[in-house]
Amino acid sequence: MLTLKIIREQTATVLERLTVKGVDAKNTVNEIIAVDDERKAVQTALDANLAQQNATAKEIGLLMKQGSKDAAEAAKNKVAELKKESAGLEQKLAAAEQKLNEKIVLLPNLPSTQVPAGKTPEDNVVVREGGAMPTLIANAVPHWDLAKKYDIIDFELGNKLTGAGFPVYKGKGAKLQRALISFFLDENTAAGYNEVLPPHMVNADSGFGTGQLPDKEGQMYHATADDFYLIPTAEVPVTNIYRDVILNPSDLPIKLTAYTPCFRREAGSYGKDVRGLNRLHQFDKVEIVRFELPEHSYAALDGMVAHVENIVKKLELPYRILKLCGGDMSFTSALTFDFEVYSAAQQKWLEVSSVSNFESFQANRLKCRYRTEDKKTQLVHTLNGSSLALPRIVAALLENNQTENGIRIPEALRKYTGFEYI
RNA sequence: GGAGAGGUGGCCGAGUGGUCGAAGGCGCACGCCUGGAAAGUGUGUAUGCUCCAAAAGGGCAUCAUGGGUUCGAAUCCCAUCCUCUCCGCCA
Repeated sequence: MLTLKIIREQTATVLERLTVKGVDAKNTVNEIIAVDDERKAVQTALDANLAQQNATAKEIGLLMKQGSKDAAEAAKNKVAELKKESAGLEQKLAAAEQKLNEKIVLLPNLPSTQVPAGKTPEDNVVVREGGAMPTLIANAVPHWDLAKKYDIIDFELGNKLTGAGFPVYKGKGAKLQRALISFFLDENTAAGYNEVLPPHMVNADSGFGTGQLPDKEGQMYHATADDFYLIPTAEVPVTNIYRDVILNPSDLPIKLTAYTPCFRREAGSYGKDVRGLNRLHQFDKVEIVRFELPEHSYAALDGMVAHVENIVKKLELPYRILKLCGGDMSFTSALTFDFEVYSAAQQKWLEVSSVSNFESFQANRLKCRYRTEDKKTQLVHTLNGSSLALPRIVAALLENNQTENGIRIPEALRKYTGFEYI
C-alpha cells in the first residue's frame, strides 16, 4: 500500500500517476487526508488524557505512602473520569484508523514514469522479440492432443483424482517437469539467487503481507480448519521471510529463488483459454524475488528481465517481452514486463513470466525496512518474477518441437531429462 | 490428542503490583588507551504514532497476541497462538 507520507506530501503527483492506471482517486485521496487529520487530532487528545492519567496514578502511590487517604481518594475519582473520556477517544481513534486503512488499501501502486498509457493488453508495448518461429510439420496438433498421444499428461485422470485443472504428469511428462524445475533453479542459483524451499501453505498474516488478503481471498484455497491458505505463488512465503524485519544496507540486495507448486482457484475464469495447460488450478513455478535499495531497484528489474530472457533463449522458444501499459498492470506493481512464448499449434502467445518492481508498495505492508546512514528506517523495494512458470512453457515446447519421430527436447534440457525425444 | 513448563530488547538473562522501556552480560557503533592490535576503559545502542516549521526536546503505546482486574500491570485473571519436556499417534 502507498504510504500516508506520499499521499499527503505529493498529492498532486499521486493523482496524476494513478490516472495512468485509469484510476481517478481524487475523492479517495481527499477522504484519506480528512480522516487522517481527524485521526491525528484524536490521537493527540487521547495521548494528553492518558498522560494525565499516568501522572495522577503516580501521585496516588505517593499519597498512599504519606497516608493522605482523602487526597488519594479524590485522585482516584479524577482518574475514573479521565478513563471514561479516554475510552471514548480510544473508540474514536480505532474507528478513524480503521476507516483510514480501508481507504488507503483501495489505492493501487503508482505506475513508474516508464509505464505506457493504455487500457487493454493491446496497448502493451513490445520491447523485444527473439527466438525463431518454428516450422511445424504438416499434421501438427495442439499440446493437449500430444499429451494424450504420448501419454505424458493425463487431464482425465486428474479430473478423477481431484477435479478439472489438476493434471497428472506421467512418465517422460513427469520427468520433463522435474527437469525444467531443476534447470530453472540451476540457472537462477548460478545468477546469484539463493534457493529456498518454503512452506506451501501460509497463515493470514503472510497473505496480508503480500497483498493477497483481503482483496483476493477468493482466489486462494483456504484450509479453514487451521486457517491456512495454499500459496498461489512462491512470492507469498518467500517475500514474507522479511516481513517485520529491519535490514542493514549491507544485507542488500537479497536475491532468492524458490520452486513451489502454485494453487489458484481461478474463480470466474471458466470457458475461455483454459484448455490443456493454458490455465490450471495447480501448477509448478520457479520464482525469483529480490529486496533492493530504492536507488537500485530499476537496475535490478532490468537485470531480472535479462536473466529470464536468457533462460527462454536456452529453451529455444520464440518469445517477446512486453512492457505493460497502465491499464493492464496489477494493482501492486510500479512497472511490469511480461514474457510470452509462442505456442505454434495454438497460434497463440502464452504468458510465461511476469517480472515486476513493486517499489515500496509491498514493503509498506510487510514492514520490511532498512536502516539508513543516519539511523532512520526506510522501506526497501521488492521485486519478483517467474523464472519460470512451467505449464505454458511445456505447452510451447511440446507444440513447437513436435516431429514425425516424437517431440524434440532442447539441448539445454537434455542433461536434466536424460532423453532427447519424447 | 493428553499432562506439565515457558514466551522479556539484535542475542543471553534479571525482574511476581508503583520509582520498569525495563538490571546485568554479550554483540554492535563511536571515542580514549596502543607503533598497530588485543585487553582495558568511557559513551551510546528498540519500534510505531504524535506535539514542534525543523532540530533539540516532550507525550502516548508496545515485555507473544487480544481482552479483563486495579488509582496503577512485564508482574494478577481469562482466551488465543507459539516453543520446550514427557506420554500417545505417526512418514
